[in-house]
Amino acid sequence: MKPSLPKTILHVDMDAFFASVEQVKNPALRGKPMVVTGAGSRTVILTASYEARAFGVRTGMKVPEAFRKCPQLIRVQADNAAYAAACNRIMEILRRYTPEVEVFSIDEAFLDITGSLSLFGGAEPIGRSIKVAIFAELGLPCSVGIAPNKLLAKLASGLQKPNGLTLLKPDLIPALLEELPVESLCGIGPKLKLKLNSLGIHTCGELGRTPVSTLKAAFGIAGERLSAMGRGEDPGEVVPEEVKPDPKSVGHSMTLAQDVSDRARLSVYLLQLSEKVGRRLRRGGWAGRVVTLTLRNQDFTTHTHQHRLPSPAWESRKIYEAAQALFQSIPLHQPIRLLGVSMADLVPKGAQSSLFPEANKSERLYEALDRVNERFGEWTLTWGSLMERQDHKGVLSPAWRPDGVRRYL
DNA sequence: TCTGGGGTCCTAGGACCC
DNA sequence: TCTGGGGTCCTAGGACCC
Repeated sequence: MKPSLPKTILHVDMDAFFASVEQVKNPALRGKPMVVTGAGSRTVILTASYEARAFGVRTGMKVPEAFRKCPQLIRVQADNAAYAAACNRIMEILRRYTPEVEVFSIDEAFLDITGSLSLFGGAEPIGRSIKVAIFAELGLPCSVGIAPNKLLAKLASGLQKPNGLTLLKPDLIPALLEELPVESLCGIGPKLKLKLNSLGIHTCGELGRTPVSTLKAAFGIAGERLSAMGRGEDPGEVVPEEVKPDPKSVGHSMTLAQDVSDRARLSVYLLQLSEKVGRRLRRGGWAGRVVTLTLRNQDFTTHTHQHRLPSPAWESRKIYEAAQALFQSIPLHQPIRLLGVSMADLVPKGAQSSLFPEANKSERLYEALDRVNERFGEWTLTWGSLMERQDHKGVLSPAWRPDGVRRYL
């Protein structure tokens, strides 16, 4: 292995991103405790403004709980298209500083600025300039962390939120890690924290000093990685979009407005989910071989069921038939809370044979359908005859209306 | 009004094959 | 009849991230 030269990695993390976008859209929300939630009745808090966080409102919290903590809370429904548009503009700004930009999520990115330091006068000037540009052009605050690797850059961006800029100088890192709780590191969640704590390991300093053999005995191959993390080491590269690996799976799931026991009604949702998955596969030019059905029961227990298709599929109809076959093979012991359909083991759609006239005909039909739906809105055209057959009792959930299912992809 | 939705990666048992 | 061992595929579950 060749020794890697010291790098300078910068992590940008937008502050309360969804909430901040809403406060830009609607200035009346500025300075107020507000949250962004999903559309359904059983949604959770997606993002809380810092004013709401002061009341203890947190991401992932149930809506009633949030209102108990902050009765004057303002609730806004998520506008995914607006967040995606803002994200695109932010990433464009970041690419002015280096092409080495990794979009980590809708509101986070890593930049390898090693090669840009001299051009822009150093790491801190780059960090400041990014913050100024994003705020000037979008009105959105962010926090920036700068460190020798991704693990530490991400840690750094979280140290002085909101609107922070944190530079971790290499010589100060050991002292910082010494007292830092292990769960502060990205990758150590609640379960790992518990298990580490049970071994007497509470801080990164302790983790880094624990013999690798001990960690391997407890965590298997993750032991090496954990040991390195404890010392603040991370060999991970910044991976720009163009070299990002192909997706491994594409799926959709939905928590129903109420728990449902009726198989016919559930089948309608399965069809809807299969169509969404199929459309995304076609849009991306993928076909998938493994169909996974997810069922969450009333008591929140969740089970998955898979089936491997004889050949890769991208047709909503084939996805639906496989999901439906899995569904019919499973006894329902409780009302169902959530349904999900996903496709994995993806291959490029073009890789399949189109030697068969039937396949070409099917392809043209789906192309036409997708075109109409993209032009006139989702669910303008769908499988009417199938719908009637599946749901002849005429009990259509409110979720079947176009507005109820339209989602930004 | 009890607990969203999109993913990736790892583990582990059993089937199956040589 | 007291039953190897390795490799791979299939399937289900779970940890973790935003």
